[in-house]
Amino acid sequence: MNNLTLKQLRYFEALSRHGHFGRAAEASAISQPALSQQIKEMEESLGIELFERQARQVRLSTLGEEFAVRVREILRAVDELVDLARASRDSLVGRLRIGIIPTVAPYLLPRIVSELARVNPALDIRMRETVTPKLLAELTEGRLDTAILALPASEPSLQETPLFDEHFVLVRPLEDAEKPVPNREALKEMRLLLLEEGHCFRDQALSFCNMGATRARELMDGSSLSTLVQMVSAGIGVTLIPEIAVPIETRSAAVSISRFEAPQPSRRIGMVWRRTSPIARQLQEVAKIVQQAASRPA
Amino acid sequence: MNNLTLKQLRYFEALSRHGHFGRAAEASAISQPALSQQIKEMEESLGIELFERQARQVRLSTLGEEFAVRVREILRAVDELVDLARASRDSLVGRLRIGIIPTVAPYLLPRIVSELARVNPALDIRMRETVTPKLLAELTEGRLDTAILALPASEPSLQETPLFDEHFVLVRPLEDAEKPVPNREALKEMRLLLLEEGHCFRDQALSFCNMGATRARELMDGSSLSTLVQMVSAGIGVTLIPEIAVPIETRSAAVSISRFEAPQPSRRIGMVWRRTSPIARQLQEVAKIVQQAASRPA
DNA sequence: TTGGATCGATAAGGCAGGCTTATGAACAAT
DNA sequence: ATTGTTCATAAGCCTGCCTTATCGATCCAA
Repeated sequence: MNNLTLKQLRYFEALSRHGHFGRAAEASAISQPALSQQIKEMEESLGIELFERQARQVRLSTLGEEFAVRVREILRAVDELVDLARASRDSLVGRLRIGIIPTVAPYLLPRIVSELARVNPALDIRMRETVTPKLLAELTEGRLDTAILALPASEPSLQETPLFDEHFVLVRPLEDAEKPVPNREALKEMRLLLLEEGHCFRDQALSFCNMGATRARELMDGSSLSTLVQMVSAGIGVTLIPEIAVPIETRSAAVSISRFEAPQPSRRIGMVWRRTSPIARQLQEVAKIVQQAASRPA
Repeated sequence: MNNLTLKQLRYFEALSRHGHFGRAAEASAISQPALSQQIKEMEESLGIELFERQARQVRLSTLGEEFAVRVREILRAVDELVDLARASRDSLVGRLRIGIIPTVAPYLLPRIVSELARVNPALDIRMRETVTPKLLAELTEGRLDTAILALPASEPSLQETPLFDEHFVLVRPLEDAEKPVPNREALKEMRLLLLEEGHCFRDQALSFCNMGATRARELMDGSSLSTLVQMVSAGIGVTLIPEIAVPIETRSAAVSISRFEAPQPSRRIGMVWRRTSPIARQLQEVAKIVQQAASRPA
């Protein structure tokens, strides 16, 4: 009446290998009657005879041999399952889906990927670059494991861990290099180039300048920091970029980089994940690795 | 502490499919707490989190997804095992290893094989032709499922079922056709050609003639009935062959066939198998089929 | 904000299934 | 015939699984 159990399959396998109830029971760390009982139970529930009991010999029946092959295969698969679990408990394995905002991605992403791959070669890293609202949505929907963005995310269901703080710097045409660095008020009078709507960095920059969303319409929008910097070098206006972008973005553009007077504008970049994530502990480790990757020179 | 159970894998699969403890429990025909408990037990014994419990949602973790794939595969294999058992209970399937003595094989074997294949196309029939002692040894050792030989086998561990009785007929050179049929005594004076040692038919023939093993040495030995008949047709002597061999053996040899006076010599051909054989019932069916095949004209 | 509904976790108790030891039965070997 | 081996059976105990009842958290609607 009872269904098959893994226990029965294990006992069956032991008996098929030993051909002897006593020894198979010993190998299975149970008493001989317990094994007899389970084998009998198994045969009855299947309605077939798996073994031929003879005077001095217990032998697999023809059907039993066919069974043995399949049972061994099943037990192997089950053991693999347990192995997989044990391996996963300790280190992060499998797929890791990381989301990252565009104003950080080009500068941090290569370092993250190479560092994670170095620490854990078995890891299947998948990156997704998009704006914060989409990252948060995909995170809560379970389509991402973690995201790197500007804190705070202000989502109670998400765990936040800061990675680093970074200042914003002013990007001006090269001929303005010697001009004094404008303060917030002076900045309002300049032609400020910003990222298109949706990017958190746009909002952060606007907030620094005390400019509202309405005023922003009059500004030029760019879809990436690279574009903005190129526009600056073409003399179209000025822009703000995060520190981390400086080395790469100034490489191919003739622009002047200036720091603001204190208090410098800045933002905090961090990593977030669902509090319910089963790999929360491993993600904490990942955060540490990302932090190191970010602090190292590009 | 407890190991994985198939039950847990089934519950896991149900929960992964429904994403809802209540419905998964219902589908598994148990109460919701029972399912909760087993899932919890499974996660704890594996030391990993398979599901993410959120407010209104139960979702597989990344690792859980990997598990789900493997678990489904395992459950499929287990179900196949049960299906295999059910299929085997009713009809004979798989491999059937039949042994048969050489003095019957050439005449009966083709009919047996074709009839068995007709009745049960899925059957993998393997024939082995050798002398009785070897057949009995292989049978008791489990290398054969059944054997067709002259009864009685006189092995208490074997089940015997008679197939048919057959007379022995005298084979003489064509020129002796008109001569009277010799009785046992007269046969002793003739040059009797017999099969080599080991064949039961040799012993049966000798026993009919009341000749001992010592006397037999002086006779010519042949390794097959065909050889014996050919030797008879060459005028070397006379021989006995079973009825069943007559149609085939006289087809290409110029010999005379004569029946003895009553009591005619005869033997009983039957089928034997281990009493402990798990396919005893099916073998009884096979015996019936073989019987029909034997009674039908060649 | 609050009451109700939903849903999973927890608690407590009962039953059964599986394990143990002890013993029986069949058979082989001496 | 007797003894040893080996598997089956019996009896009893205990663990583990399932049940119902209930809690706690969250979401939703009023």
